Amino acid sequence: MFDGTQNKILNATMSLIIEKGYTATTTKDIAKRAEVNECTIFRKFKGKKEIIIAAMSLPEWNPCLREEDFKYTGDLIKDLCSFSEVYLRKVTPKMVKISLGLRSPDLYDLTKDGIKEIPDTFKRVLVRYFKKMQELHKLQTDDIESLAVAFLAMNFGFVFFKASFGDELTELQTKEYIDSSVRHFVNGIGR
Amino acid sequence: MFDGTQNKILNATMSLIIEKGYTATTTKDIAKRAEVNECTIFRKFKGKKEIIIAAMSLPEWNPCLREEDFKYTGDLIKDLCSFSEVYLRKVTPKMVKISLGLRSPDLYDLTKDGIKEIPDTFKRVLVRYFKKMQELHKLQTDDIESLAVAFLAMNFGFVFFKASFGDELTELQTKEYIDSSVRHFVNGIGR
DNA sequence: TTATGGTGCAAGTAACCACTTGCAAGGATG
DNA sequence: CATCCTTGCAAGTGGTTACTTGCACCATAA
Repeated sequence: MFDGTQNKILNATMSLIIEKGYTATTTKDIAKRAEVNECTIFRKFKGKKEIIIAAMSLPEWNPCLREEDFKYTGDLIKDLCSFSEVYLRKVTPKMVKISLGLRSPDLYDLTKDGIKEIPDTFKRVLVRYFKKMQELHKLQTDDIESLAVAFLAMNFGFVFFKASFGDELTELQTKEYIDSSVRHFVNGIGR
Repeated sequence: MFDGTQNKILNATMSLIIEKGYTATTTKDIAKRAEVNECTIFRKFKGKKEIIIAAMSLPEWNPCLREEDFKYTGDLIKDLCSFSEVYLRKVTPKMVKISLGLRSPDLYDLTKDGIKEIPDTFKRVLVRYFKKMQELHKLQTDDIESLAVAFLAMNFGFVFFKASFGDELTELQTKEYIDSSVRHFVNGIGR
């Protein structure tokens, strides 16, 4: 799909966007990091924006969540842990940084739908799952919308914090966080 | 502190940063929106960066959470609802958009500490509160770090989604979300 | 060998950036 | 009235941006 030179350019571009954002990343920066002459960039891609479009077509830079990836058994804790694992395996701090770095007026139309689709998909999965669990009388609430949004926020918030502050806000690692947040989510915290 | 012209410039700058981010906001944009000549900006402020510094000194553009703002009674649900209300009254979608728009390499040193202090403060409040509740045997868990991070993420995630997608991801409004997310957080969802 | 395609290099484009300057108009203050 | 002070206006600064072009080099393949 892309040759060696193109891949060097793609990788250089995305790693710079993670660090500085799209607008602040110049084609000179990209050329330097890709160890390529600047004019080569424009021989390989129509323009700066085209590099982003090309990169977004690769799964490496575009975490596409699919509903089929989320499987469940009927055990609330087990299922929600598994959901979180799938979500957090795709929505990594790196991906969050990219989606933040891509926030630019002239990329908005290009990226908006793709970015929104990720929480949309996860929420859809959660709503469907909670409805099913409710039918099986495994839930003590009928406010499924809130449940889904809260669980989604709990997961996204964690990865956002990791992306923004590394381990400075909390040293909890993904696996421990999933286990305990899901356990608390299901069992509650009060006695 | 600032005269009329300076305030017009400050408001124009921050509203543009909400929309386009710092790097993509030009002084020409600012002048136009502030209905001021571009050179007036540089008569009133040393440079573009100084405008941000000035704005950040105003509470209107810089949500400073204080630990004293968080009061509690000992009733888990009531207290956590009140915590969320305080947090979400300061950390609005507008504020989130600003902190995202301020992510720029040449502003990093300037903004990083201020931005990180908000989740830091809220987490500190939560940890202290949960420890107290644990001493009173009102918690069924001793994993306070996870609890605090999860509750923080649940709140931040919500306002981030509102900032990014408006009502498109969920039509839940802040008040309803607080009530039900806190209730579920305390009581759990499984039966 | 010859031809071809990819690349580096140097130079240059027009547009845009933050920022500056000199001057004149106007409003408030003495 | 005389004096500031603020602002608009027009023009311009040097630097940077995305993007271009012409030429030489070189490895590969016919």
